[in-house]
Amino acid sequence: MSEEGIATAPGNMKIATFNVNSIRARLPIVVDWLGANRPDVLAVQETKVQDQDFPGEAFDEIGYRYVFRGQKSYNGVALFSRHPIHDAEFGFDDELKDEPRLLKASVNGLTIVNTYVPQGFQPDSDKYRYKLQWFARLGAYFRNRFKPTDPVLWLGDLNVAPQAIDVHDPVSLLGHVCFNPQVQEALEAVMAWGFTDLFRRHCPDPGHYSFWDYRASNAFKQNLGWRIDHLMATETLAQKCTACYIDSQPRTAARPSDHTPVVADFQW
Amino acid sequence: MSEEGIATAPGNMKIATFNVNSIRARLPIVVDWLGANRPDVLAVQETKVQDQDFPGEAFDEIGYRYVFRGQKSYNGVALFSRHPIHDAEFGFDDELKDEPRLLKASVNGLTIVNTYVPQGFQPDSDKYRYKLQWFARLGAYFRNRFKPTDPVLWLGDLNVAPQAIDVHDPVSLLGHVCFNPQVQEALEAVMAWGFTDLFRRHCPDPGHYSFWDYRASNAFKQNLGWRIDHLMATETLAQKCTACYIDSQPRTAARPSDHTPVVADFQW
DNA sequence: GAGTTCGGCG
DNA sequence: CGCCGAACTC
Repeated sequence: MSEEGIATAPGNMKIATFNVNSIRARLPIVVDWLGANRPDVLAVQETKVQDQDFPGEAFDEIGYRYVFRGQKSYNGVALFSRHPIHDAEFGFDDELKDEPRLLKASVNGLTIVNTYVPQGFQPDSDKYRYKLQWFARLGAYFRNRFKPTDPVLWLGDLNVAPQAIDVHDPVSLLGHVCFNPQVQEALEAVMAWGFTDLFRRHCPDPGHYSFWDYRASNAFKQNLGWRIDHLMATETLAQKCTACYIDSQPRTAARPSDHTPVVADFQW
Repeated sequence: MSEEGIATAPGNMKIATFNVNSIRARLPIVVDWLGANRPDVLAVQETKVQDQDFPGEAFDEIGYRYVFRGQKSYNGVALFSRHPIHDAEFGFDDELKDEPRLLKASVNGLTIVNTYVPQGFQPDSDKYRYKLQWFARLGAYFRNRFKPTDPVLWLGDLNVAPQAIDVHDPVSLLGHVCFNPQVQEALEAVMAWGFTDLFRRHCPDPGHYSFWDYRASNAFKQNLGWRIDHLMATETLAQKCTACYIDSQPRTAARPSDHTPVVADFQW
């Protein structure tokens, strides 16, 4: 089998993001999803596992390579690819010692930046200030390392719903750490460097979400969701995107994550 | 379908004991095993569930009646039957308030006493003294309530390997709370009232076990086991026993109990 | 090694 | 609601 494999013809790339809420608890769901969809690249957040316990063999067996960085209990990012992964780096290059939330790598000449943006707890908290600062650092990261004309794909759980149509109840949720003008501006400031929201470019409609809280039971059934998982592409890359969609099937499985994959197809 | 059902002809009874190590964790294994073997009666130990959380519906659906008594985390006994269950009682009738370890009931005119005998922790411990006392109380229980000529079946996890042939390494295990002369004599003292070990009556050979410790990995594969789950019958009943065997199949399943069922067939 | 409970978290 | 980790039992 060629590296490009079956599902994706040579010249095409299918790339997805999925907050799995524990790679170990979600192993069958992730493995099944990779087997059924054969994306070229899957970016994963909230692996919640130390590097020595990462369940790599399950992915070896189905023909995926991977890089990852994690810790006990919280955070953790990984990248799975059917193609060789080059130049993997983790975290910001500034002086702060950080949680494992950023993974950068190149696949097929495309730069992929997988982030798990801090959720922020509540508006008046250190965690929220850390979230805003994290966006600022990420803006500097892109400015310092890349040009807006480079093919860069920033994707992951960004923990921001960009607009009113991205939450199920924009009135009552206004002010939430993932849905308020300040955090939306923090996201936009990073976007302004040169990113477009691939899902929104392909679908103008409300009611499409990537996350439904476990705590509100029946949230998924009633579609009480949030669109906080995103694929953001530089313009040259965005023009090669032929489709972007949310696959809610994994959210219907037994013992699902509270998130579901967002997928984009590219002519590449 | 008649109460006697398919697998067992009228006049025959198949009765089994199985320490499930959590009835909830083992639900698919127990339901599948009942469906495949259709015993008339199954006695279960270590249900590890409070009565209000007992998963009865799964057994309603496959045509089994049941009685049970449990607690959070530890212990707990249950009896499943394809026939009506009569006169169910729990625990000793003495004054001590006890853990849920004894369940007595009648099925088809046969008295069944299902016990989960205390394991005993280590020889010089209160738990071990409690175990020895528990056997003494059980002896009194049989003497006070039944005659040796009654058809009584005492079964369950008795936490004693009666002889050297009942453990995989009688030399190194000698002195264990489940394998030492004192605890064997405590068992024999109860047996002396009128019980025979049905498995041993039907099979004189070593190497047949009902329990393999999870902690020694590959214990099951290497058959490093213990025969501590038993069916003990009064003589009139023992004479009606046509077969007694250990079914190790459930121990080979995914996420197995550390024990496996012991089964006896009767002309009844 | 594999069940359990419980508290912390989102 | 469902993850994790820690402590407990067998």
